[in-house]
Amino acid sequence: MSSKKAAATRLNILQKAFELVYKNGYRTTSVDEIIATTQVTKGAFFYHFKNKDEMGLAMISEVMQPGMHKALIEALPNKGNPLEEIYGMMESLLLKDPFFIIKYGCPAINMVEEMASQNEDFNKALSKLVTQWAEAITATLEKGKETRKINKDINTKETAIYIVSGYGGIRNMGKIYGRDCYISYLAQFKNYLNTLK
Amino acid sequence: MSSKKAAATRLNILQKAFELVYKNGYRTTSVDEIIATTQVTKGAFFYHFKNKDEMGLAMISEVMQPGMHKALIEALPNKGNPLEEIYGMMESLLLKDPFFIIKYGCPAINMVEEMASQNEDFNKALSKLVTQWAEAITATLEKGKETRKINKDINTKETAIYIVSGYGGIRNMGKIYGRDCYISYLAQFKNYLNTLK
DNA sequence: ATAAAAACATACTAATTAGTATGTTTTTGA
DNA sequence: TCAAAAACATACTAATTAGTATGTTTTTAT
Repeated sequence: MSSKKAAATRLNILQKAFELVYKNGYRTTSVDEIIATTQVTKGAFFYHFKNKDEMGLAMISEVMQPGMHKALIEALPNKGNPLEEIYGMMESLLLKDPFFIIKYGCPAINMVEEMASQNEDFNKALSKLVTQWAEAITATLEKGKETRKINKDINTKETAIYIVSGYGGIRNMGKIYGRDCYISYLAQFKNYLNTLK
Repeated sequence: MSSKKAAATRLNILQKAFELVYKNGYRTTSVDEIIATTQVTKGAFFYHFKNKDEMGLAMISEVMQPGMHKALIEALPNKGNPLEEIYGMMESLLLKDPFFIIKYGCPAINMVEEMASQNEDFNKALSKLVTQWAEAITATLEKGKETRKINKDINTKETAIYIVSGYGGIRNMGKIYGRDCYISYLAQFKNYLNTLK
């Protein structure tokens, strides 16, 4: 069993690592950098994680996964109009969330981009993350079918992936074009959602 | 003036670097690795490029830019139906181009993802690259307006960015879900294109 | 043909990397 | 309270990094 303080140290490492990785990328964020900003020593780091990748995987499951889960529950309560909920989720992610910095994109998408092709374990962990999101959207779309707000012929799974994929794409464009392209995207996205009616 | 052999050496470095960067990322591809696979010595490398970033920028403008230009001219001749041309371009990029390896995504998109936020010079060079593609699509859409194949009310610039962004997004998803999600995406993409009529 | 410049080769350096060896301190359960 | 385990600290290592210093060879223009 681990002490409260030890758990705090571990979480501190994971959270600071998450911020650094968000801004600089996973592979170019060094363990030395992480321990420097956390004020934790190397001994503590490698006591909690047997190597850097184990920390990275813990970061995904213990910081990113819960963070996304929380955002999903808030954005998609499946109460009102499903298309409005989905649009609202997108708008909130792109324009309202104070954590995101446009030029750095989305931490999860960045991580997929960088690590999915490089490491099977990361691929799995990230796949889980993305799938969780896609499934939440699928559920919202299915609910929409029941309430007749969404066309019965729509392939909800395919549509959900298309939406997540679109999000990833515009996050990437934002790195080049900035906030303006988010606005344009949202306009186009609204049009797209209307084709699902 | 540079000799033919010297120009070949330089291009050889750029092309091999491009392949390595495609598979491993820019920052995690070392100069040592590049010169090892090119059979070029360090002296030659740093004779042609004063540092790694200068090589990276040359790679973008001298390998990636021309490569994309060639693909664009072939895919969008602006002769037949603009929507069919755009769909064909997407399909060919995702499913037919023998250079692309699904798990590694798209070299240009990867580069944007990794470098646009890290280095102003890279951001500019990549922005140019992406803008060039978007402009080609815009032109095709505009042509489509003239021939009445595309709705006059469509914002062609916004639509072009939306398409490029969608491409980037699905390239990222492909790293997780593989070829299947390309197929799904193309189906959805076709639907989307039809809304532009 | 030859001097000058261009092109390339070899051997180095200082900084950074992930990870380890070996400690000391702190917490925990009996 | 006290031994054992957990948690952390310090000092190291071997490999890798971008880049340089100093050469030699090749090409070019006259």
